[in-house]
Amino acid sequence: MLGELTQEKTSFRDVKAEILRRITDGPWGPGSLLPGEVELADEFGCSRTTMNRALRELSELGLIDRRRKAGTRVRMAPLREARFEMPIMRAEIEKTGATYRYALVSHTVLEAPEWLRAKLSLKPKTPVVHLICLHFANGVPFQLEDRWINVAALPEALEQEFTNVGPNEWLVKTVPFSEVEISFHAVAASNDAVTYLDHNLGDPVFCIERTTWWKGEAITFVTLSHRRGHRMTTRY
Amino acid sequence: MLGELTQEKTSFRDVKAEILRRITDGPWGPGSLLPGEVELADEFGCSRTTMNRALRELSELGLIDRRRKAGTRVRMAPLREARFEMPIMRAEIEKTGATYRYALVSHTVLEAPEWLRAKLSLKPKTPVVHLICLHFANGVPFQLEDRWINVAALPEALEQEFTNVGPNEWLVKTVPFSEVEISFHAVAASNDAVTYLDHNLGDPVFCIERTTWWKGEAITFVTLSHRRGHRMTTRY
DNA sequence: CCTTGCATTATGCTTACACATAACTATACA
DNA sequence: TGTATAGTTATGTGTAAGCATAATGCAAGG
Repeated sequence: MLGELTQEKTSFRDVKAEILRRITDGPWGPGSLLPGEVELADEFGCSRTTMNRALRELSELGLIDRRRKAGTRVRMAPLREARFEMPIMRAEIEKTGATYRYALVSHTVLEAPEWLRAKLSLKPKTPVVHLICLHFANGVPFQLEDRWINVAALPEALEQEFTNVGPNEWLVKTVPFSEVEISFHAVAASNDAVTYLDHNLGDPVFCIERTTWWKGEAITFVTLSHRRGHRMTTRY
Repeated sequence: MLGELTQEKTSFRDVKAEILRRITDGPWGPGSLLPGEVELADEFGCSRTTMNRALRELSELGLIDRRRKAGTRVRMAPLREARFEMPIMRAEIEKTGATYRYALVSHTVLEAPEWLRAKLSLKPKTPVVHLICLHFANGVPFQLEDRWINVAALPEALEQEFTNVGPNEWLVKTVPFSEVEISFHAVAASNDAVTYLDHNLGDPVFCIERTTWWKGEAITFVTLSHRRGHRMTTRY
């Protein structure tokens, strides 16, 4: 008697999974038109709301295309996107079981050079903090961080030492909700990379550049250079 | 905000936007505990369902953290992820207004070399198709594609010419729902890169490697090398 | 002091229903 | 023949209600 009460309802997860199955190796190949929500809900023995959620999430995944009146179609070329969590170095390194160490290499305050002014739309003579830091994994230098912070937008940066806490962690705490442009590319090892990352001059280095704005104002620009052979990987 | 005379109902979008505002420049800083769904729904004049959807989507965005009983908290370090649409070269290039051209450089069928067998878990003597192709933007070589296709898993590949249609487009049509591992790194220009991409030997080259499985079986492995100075960029 | 377990509570999910809106279709009218 | 318009239909989004489930804290019992 009581056992009957724990009767499971059809969850949107189950529905989603089954529809996904029918799309990937079942009868609903690319381009095909799915039955309407009502019909499907009926077939699966769930409410339209539940079916709607399942389909909505599949649509967010980029597998199906939904249009009013037109109905729900399986995408011809499911546009799946790769996602990368923007790593905080400490977390990234400690996740692998390695021990993390941070070191500040240099710390200067100066007027923004021209290229930086152009990049961040800074006024002439804007003071900036320039930092060079190293991130170690198990004692081996792993990432070289070359960072510029716009003091006009973030005067607190002047009071920071950055000797124990890296600028990244400090910035994430201080300006948590920023807008970001990120770009990946390969460059020849600079002098700094040679000195600190055990490269030879001209070696290919995997670089990440990140510019950060807050309320329309540029906060910081950083170049992250990686140790030889570094890869950035994800699955989906 | 609420004073709309037209009987509009409060949409989950509005709710979401306002909550986001309160998080980013309002009173709900990182770490703070939000009121419960019921209370919020009451304040915003919407149903709990609507509030739930708004909060759920913010949680999917990585801005808040929700736990039963514990309540809803603003994340200390909002873990936002960068997203890259995995480009189909033709679309990517034509999007910029440039004209796209594809060329097949070489096409061979052979037994999988040892390193490939290891990478894709292939049996000894598995035949593979090896292709080298070029993608041009406005007549300039833009991307060099070095692709291996597992014939055991995809015998149709043997019948394809790949002279007009690139392997990527063909594969997307043929095996649309695959599992993918993708990785970015920098390497020194290989002979092929020198020959086809106008590099000098040893130049840093931005590389994408992609391995694709379908139903647990490796389908294809591809290395994409890019022209000098290429960047992969996204905003979020 | 430490466990065990119950009550509480906030989120998670489902149902049933209703109306909104976009887009396709058919029909009417100039 | 071409265009305007109304009807139809599938998805989009909202409300109210209820049970499910996880996490927390308090209390009883050893």
